[in-house]
Parts: sequence; C-alpha cells; structure tokens
Amino acid sequence: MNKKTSLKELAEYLGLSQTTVSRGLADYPEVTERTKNRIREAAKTLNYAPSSTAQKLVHGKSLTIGHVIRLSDHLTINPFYADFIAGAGETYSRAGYDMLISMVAPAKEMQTYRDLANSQKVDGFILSEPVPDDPRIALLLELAIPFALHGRSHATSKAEHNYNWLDVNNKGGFEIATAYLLEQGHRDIAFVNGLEIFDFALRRKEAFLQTMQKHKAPIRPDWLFSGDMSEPAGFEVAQTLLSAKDTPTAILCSSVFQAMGIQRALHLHDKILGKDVSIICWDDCLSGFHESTGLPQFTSMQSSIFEAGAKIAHLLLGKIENPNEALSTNLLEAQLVIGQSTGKGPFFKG
Amino acid sequence: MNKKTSLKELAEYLGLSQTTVSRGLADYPEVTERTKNRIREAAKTLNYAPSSTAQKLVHGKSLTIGHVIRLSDHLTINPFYADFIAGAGETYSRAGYDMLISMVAPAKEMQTYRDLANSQKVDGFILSEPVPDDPRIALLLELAIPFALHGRSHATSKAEHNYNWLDVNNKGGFEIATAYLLEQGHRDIAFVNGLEIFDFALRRKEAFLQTMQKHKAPIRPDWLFSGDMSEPAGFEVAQTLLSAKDTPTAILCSSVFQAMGIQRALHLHDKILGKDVSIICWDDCLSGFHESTGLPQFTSMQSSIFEAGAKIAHLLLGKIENPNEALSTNLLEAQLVIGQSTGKGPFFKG
DNA sequence: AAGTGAATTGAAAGCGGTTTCAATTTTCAT
DNA sequence: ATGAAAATTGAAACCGCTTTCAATTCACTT
Repeated sequence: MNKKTSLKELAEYLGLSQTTVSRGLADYPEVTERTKNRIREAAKTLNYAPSSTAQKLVHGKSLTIGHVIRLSDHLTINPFYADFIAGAGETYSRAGYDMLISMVAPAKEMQTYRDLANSQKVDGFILSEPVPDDPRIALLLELAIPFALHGRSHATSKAEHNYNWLDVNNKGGFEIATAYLLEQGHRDIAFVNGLEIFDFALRRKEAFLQTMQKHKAPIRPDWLFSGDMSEPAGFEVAQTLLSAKDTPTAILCSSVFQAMGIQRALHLHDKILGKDVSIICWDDCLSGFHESTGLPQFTSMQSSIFEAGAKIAHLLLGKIENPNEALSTNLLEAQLVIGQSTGKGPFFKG
Repeated sequence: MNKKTSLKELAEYLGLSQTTVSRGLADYPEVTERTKNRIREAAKTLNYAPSSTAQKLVHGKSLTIGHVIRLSDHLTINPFYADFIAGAGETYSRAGYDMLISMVAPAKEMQTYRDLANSQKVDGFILSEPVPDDPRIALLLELAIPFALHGRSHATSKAEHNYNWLDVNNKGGFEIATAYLLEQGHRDIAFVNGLEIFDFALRRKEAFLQTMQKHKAPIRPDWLFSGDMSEPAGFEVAQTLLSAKDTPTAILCSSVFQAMGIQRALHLHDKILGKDVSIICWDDCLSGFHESTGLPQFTSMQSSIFEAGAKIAHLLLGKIENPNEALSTNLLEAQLVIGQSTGKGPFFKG
C-alpha cells in the first residue's frame, strides 16, 4: 500500500529542487551526468514515476486517441474490430499514445463524441464504418478535433472532405472478383452483400452491378442479398437460393463468415464447393482464420484489417502532431487470392 | 478552431468567481437556482466542458480501467476478446469510467502494467487468460493496485488469492458435456482442447479425463489434442483423426471455431455430423454467431462472454470504490444446449 | 435601526508536474 | 588573483480545476 511518491517527495529525499529532478528525469543536457544518475537511482528506489495526469495538464494534450464503438441493439460487436484495433493500438503505443475505447448505445453516440472532445479526454478520433453523409464527420469538423476515417463517406453536398481517410478499394476488389467469376465461365452469380446502409457495401454493390452489366451477364434482383456479415446470415441466404428451382453457379459474398454459412448450406444440399457452386468472399484476414499452409479454403479478396488499423493510426497521429500538413488519404488494394472454393463455370471458354 | 474555453474564461464572462461557477456546474445546493441557470446557459453558449485532466489531477483518480492485451508473435488477437471488452466497457461507461486498452508485445507486457500503474493512468486492471501461477498477479499485488481476474490461476504455493475473480465453471461444464456424450452411447471420444498452458484448458482436460475414467470409458492419448482455438486448427485435428483406421464417434472441443473446422473435415470425409460423428463444443456466445431461430447448429456448453465482461467489471469497480470490502468471486455456470451436432452413439441403451 | 444567523460568494491553496527566468556556482583565460 | 563566460541549480508561475475557509450579503427578529 505504498502511497505514490510525488516529485516533491523525491526532490526532498535527494536534497534537490523539483526543477532539477524533473529535468534530470527528462534527460536535459544542463544536468550533470552525476546528478542525473543520482536522480535516476533515487527514482528507482522510491519507485517514482511522474503522474501522467499532471503531465497532461501541463502539456495540454491527452496523448489519447478515442475509438467510439456503437453497441447495436443486440449488443453485438463486429469481430473484425478487434483486429483493426489491434493494429491501431500497436501504432499508438509505439508513438506514446493511449487508446480510449468507449462502448455506447446508438442513442448516446453523438453525445459521447462531444463529451470526449470537450472534456479533452482525447486528442483525436478514428471513425469506422461510415455511412453516406455520416453525421459524425460533420460533428467532428464542427468540434474542430482531428480525426481520420476508416472508409469513405459519400457526401451528397459538394462539401469537400477536409479530413484524412484510409479505405480499401472495395469497388476495385469486387470488380476484379466479379470479372474473375465471369472469366471462369460463370454467368449466374448471386451477390450477398453486407448491410447496404454502409458506404463500403454500396461501393461493392456498384462494382458487382457494373461489372455484370459490362460483361452483359444477367442480373437477377432476387439474387441480390444484403444483411449481416455473419455465418447464420450466409446460411439462410444460401438456403433460400438452393431451395429454388434454378440456382446460381457462383456466389460473391462480403465476408468469410457468410462464406462459411453458405458452405454449410451447400453441404446440406449435397453441392460440392468449387464444383457445383463457386464462392468468392471478401476476407479481412482475421487473425486465426487462416491455414498456416496449403491452398486457402476460400478464393477471396484479401486485405488485412490489422494493417489498415496500423496505417490509419499513422494518418491520425500525423494530423495531430502537424495539424497544418496537407491532407493525406490512402486507398489500399485488395489481393485476389485463388483458393479451393472456385472452379470453372458452365460457360467457360478454354 | 475555437480554442477550448476554460473555467476562468467562463467565470470572467459571467462576472462570477471560478468557485461559484464550478459549484454551479456541479449542482451544489448553496448556489441559487437562478445563478445556476445563468451558468449553465453560459456554459452552453461558450461550449464549455471541464477538462477531465484537471479534474483527475484534483481528485487523484484516473477513472480509467486498463486492459493490457498481449499481441502474440503472430499479432493475433482473440476474437472473443471483443465481446468480453464490450461487456466490460458498457459497465464502465455506465459508472463514469473509461477503458484504456494497451496492445503490447509479450516482452513488454510486465513493464506495461508497471508503467500504467505507476503513472496512475489507470485505477485498476482486468486480467485475462491466466496461466497457473500467473506472474501478473504477483506483480499487481506488489504494486498494490486493484485488479480482477477473468478466470482463475492455480497457485502452487499456498498463497491465498487476495483478489477478486470471475470464472466460468469450465470443469463443471466439461463434466456435464462428457457425461452427456457417454449417456448417449458414445465411448470413443476425442478431446480437442485449447492451449494447455492456460488455466481454463487444464481444468477442461481434468474434467474430461476424470469423467471418462469415472464411467470406465477408454482414454486414448492419441485422441487428446491441444492447440489454437481456430477453425484451421480444428480442421487439421479432424483430418488427422479421420485419416486413421479407427475413428472416434464423438469429439469434444473447446471452441465453436474448432467445431467449424472439424465439421468441414467431416464433410470432406463424407461423414454426417450428428450421425456418424457427434460434436459438442464450448460456446462463448460470440455475437453474430447464433441463428436467430431454430435449433442451434452445434450442441454446446454456452456461457456468454459478454456477460462475463460486464460482471467482472462490476467486481473491479466495487474493489476500487470500496477497497476494504470483502473479496468477491463469481463462478458462472455454463448451459448445456442440445443442438444438431449430437446423436446416439453405438453403445446407447434405450 | 441594530443585531443575529443563514445564505451566497470569492480568495487562495493545492493537485503534481514543467518551464521561464533569475541566481548561483564553476571554469578558465588573463 | 580576478573577472567574464559557461554551466548548473532553484524559486516561482502556470496548466485548469476543486475545495477550504473567510468574507460578504441577505432576511428577519427584537
């Protein structure tokens, strides 16, 4: 129960002034090496460490980045977020920043951003999962606090986006994936999207539709799905698809989880994955979801969300430490990786 | 770019002293309702909010709880942790606490706890995934900072554990699950555990072995596995099992992910889940992994890790706000929920 | 009108550091 | 030995708030 030692106590113990001790610990050049050593030693024996709160007060910065996570009605949390945060967190600690995570009900979300900014608990925010014209962006611009956006937010007004963002090229990725399926001889392709309130889902849909159109492949409205990116959601969609008279020969979906659900339904209907039905999914490279060796299970567009977290953290820290720097944006490309879940379609032309 | 207004500025603006303004905002009874209203109004127009840093300095508490997450060599993060943290985070914000998450390399883990405690960045810690004689426990006891343990840590020395913990009854859960399989007529049961460096995995193994022994069922050392709780890990184990001459009729495993991997291998070997081979898995009730309706996919022992997070947060906050209170511990029971992955075994006696 | 107790208000100290600026000590050329 | 320049140290102000304690104002009684 040793009460924390303060700088004052440490100074008294050493017979020095707080000034000198403070400077000694901060390794100022004007302090003799000999006294520095004395100070360091004493600090160690008294188990002294400066109060970060006091330091923050003096410096007027919190050295903390805020992540506000909206707990939806069912209190679910996006499992990818863990990886994203891990990437960001690593960058933060390397730069001496802390990460403050706030879990809030949707109704309190905006107020939480306000409070965190006004009470100066954080120096900046990372925004995730933007929707078009995302209201959080307007709010943070108004509050004049640095932030970076993971994803993009389509703005209907001509308002220029004066903030940093990092996104993965969802459109490009889905174009490539759709084209690949078409090249492999598939024409009857179903599309299983994430929730089409989010910006990324809208881009993905656009990519799918445009590419299909461009190749003059038929687009069936009843083969366009949008929903949770979960295993059960994928399962249910596939159940619907496979129970109908005519079934697609390929399915393009938005997450590995959906793909797993689809796969489960496939087995149930005695369809062979990669033969009867091909699947391509988006893969955020969630930790622990990849084989160490061998051909990957699913053909997928891969893009590490961990890496995205690390990179966007850099973007934000740059903005914070150099507010007048030019805006920077970053568009990551996804990699199409061929796995075991795709094969030739009926229209393949060798 | 409106600079933050300080209490001083607000007071000047109002023609009042800082004292009165501070009290007015904190709703002290001695301030007239009329002045309170004036103050509140001015605070709103000037967009004032007290600096949390300054408040923390005065009160000597950080109102922040630390979660230190060890990023393993492969930078993976336990996906369940997201749910656990969501549960804890919700409790924190309800109580006015913040959550500080620190991602660190294993080598820096101990020092991180030290730094966070000494610099008073956090008022307490939650410890996860304990190993027997967990060194973090010794450290935090030495640092005399409140903490709560998620799980238990078997101590070889007679050291009493003077700290709060919350655990799920792993042993009880696996006893019930093993017994259920035996009752259903299974005797050839394989056991797929998590990494047996962790306390929970050791308890689970103990439960399996003891229950098998008690029922005089054969224990085959080559059917005892221990590894990652991931889909690929489960797949590989099942590949090994199913390639052998004799195969188990049931598999008990430690996570839904492993179960999914096993299921994938089963399909590959044309075995029918719940008929040829039964599976029971542990299920942390990860968000987005449960069907909304109908019989669950896997028979499982269920225990919400979200709820565990919320409850252990309470345990910790109790300790922080009332340090001399008696220790409290909490052992949650898992629910055996029958799903579609289990069926009668060859030795079933109607 | 004076005196009393209650209700309001404010000056100043303190939380634990950092930093400015002045004071003191040391070094070294003369 | 002496003085100027350089190196080292420390007193005090400050960051933005809360809270103690004293001062002021107010409402009433006599």
